[in-house]
Amino acid sequence: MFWLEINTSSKVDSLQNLKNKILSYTKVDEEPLDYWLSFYEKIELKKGESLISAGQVVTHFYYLDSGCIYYYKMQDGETKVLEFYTDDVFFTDLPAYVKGAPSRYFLRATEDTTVYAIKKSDTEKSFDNSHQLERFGRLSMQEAFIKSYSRVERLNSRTNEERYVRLLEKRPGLLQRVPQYLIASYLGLTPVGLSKIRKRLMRA
Amino acid sequence: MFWLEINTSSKVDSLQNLKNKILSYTKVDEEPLDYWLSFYEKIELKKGESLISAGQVVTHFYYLDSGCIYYYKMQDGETKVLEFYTDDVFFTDLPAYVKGAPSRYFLRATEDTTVYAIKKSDTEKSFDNSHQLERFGRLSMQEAFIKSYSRVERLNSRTNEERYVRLLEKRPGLLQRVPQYLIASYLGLTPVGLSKIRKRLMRA
DNA sequence: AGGTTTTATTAAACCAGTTTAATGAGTTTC
DNA sequence: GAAACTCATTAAACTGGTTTAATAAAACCT
Repeated sequence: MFWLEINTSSKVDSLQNLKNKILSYTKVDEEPLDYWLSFYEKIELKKGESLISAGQVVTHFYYLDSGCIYYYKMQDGETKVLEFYTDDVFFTDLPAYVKGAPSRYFLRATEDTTVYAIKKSDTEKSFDNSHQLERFGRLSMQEAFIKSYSRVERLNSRTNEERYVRLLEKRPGLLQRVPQYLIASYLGLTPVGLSKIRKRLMRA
Repeated sequence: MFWLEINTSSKVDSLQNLKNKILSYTKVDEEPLDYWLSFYEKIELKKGESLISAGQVVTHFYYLDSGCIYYYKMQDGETKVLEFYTDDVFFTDLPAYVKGAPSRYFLRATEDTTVYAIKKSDTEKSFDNSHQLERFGRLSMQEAFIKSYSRVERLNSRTNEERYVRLLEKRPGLLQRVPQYLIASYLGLTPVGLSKIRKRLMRA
């Protein structure tokens, strides 16, 4: 009983980041917000563990509370990294989540990571019940789209060297917590290629 | 008077594609849908005309009814194409639209083109008034995000040759209506590079 | 701590695309 | 219908990455 209370309050506590994140998009009243939050379950991943693997059906939308997860696929035996999710972002394998089809991707922790998960059916129920939550859904999707677009922009309008430098500036610390060959893949390079670029930059 | 009536009915007529497009996302009742549609104004562009130029504030969300528009930026005097919009899609310069900041991009017609435009303030009013429209907004944004993501995926996980072939398959006809150097830019190549790839493919 | 595994660097040969510049084909324009 | 543009191709020299393989350095066991 006592520990249950502790547990409950600690759950609310740990959902504080998520709560703030939601409210940063739009006003949501206490009631629908608590309703929404009540559906989340906490998932703790150890370094190297997977949240989603290719072939699985994706039934949840995730919030990354702490840690780091990379989104990748295997192609001809090679790892192709599409994105790194670090603190305080929403993510899932959206194509699979939306279509209900098996995923072609992996979501795996590069370090010990805590995420919160909400079932698709619960998000839909919540969106049905609350216009405010639906708006939150729209705005968070809009933000995701803009981020993804700026990725497209960088991908085909800068040199690899510029993109690497940019990544260092824009996400300092990422290189510290993620192995370099994953960064290389994210930039569309081989580890060897990235190493050469780094060497070039050292000299300059 | 007579022509006014004609004009009105022709407006409804020409908005039929747009109406169907909206309904393909989610159910929307007649009333909010007509309210939404009532805000649109038709814009006709001749080949080579611009809808948006860098420096302008972006106040509208667009629907492309017919024709083709390319979304690009100028960088060191070079045209960098980010996207081609062809029939039956929603588009705008979203980063500028959302932030209210001046655009860093251009939206220009590669051929005679008809778009319908709705003001940002009118979309916001509509979303406030109708949960159904808000949902349409969310789902259309979600679709845009997924499309953009598949673009990211292709951009850094295929060779240029594969990406060109893919583009031919996926958007047949695009090469016919758009000059090749814009396709090259879209693929992150120079016109010379694309020409070489085409030559290589001819032989094979 | 010592042995295994994982990750990063280097070297050398190679290749796909760039740059620059010239040519040629197709369109516009008056 | 000739002149002026625009666009696509070709060639040649170059460059920034790849591939493969070997080595070195860190991290991870037990």
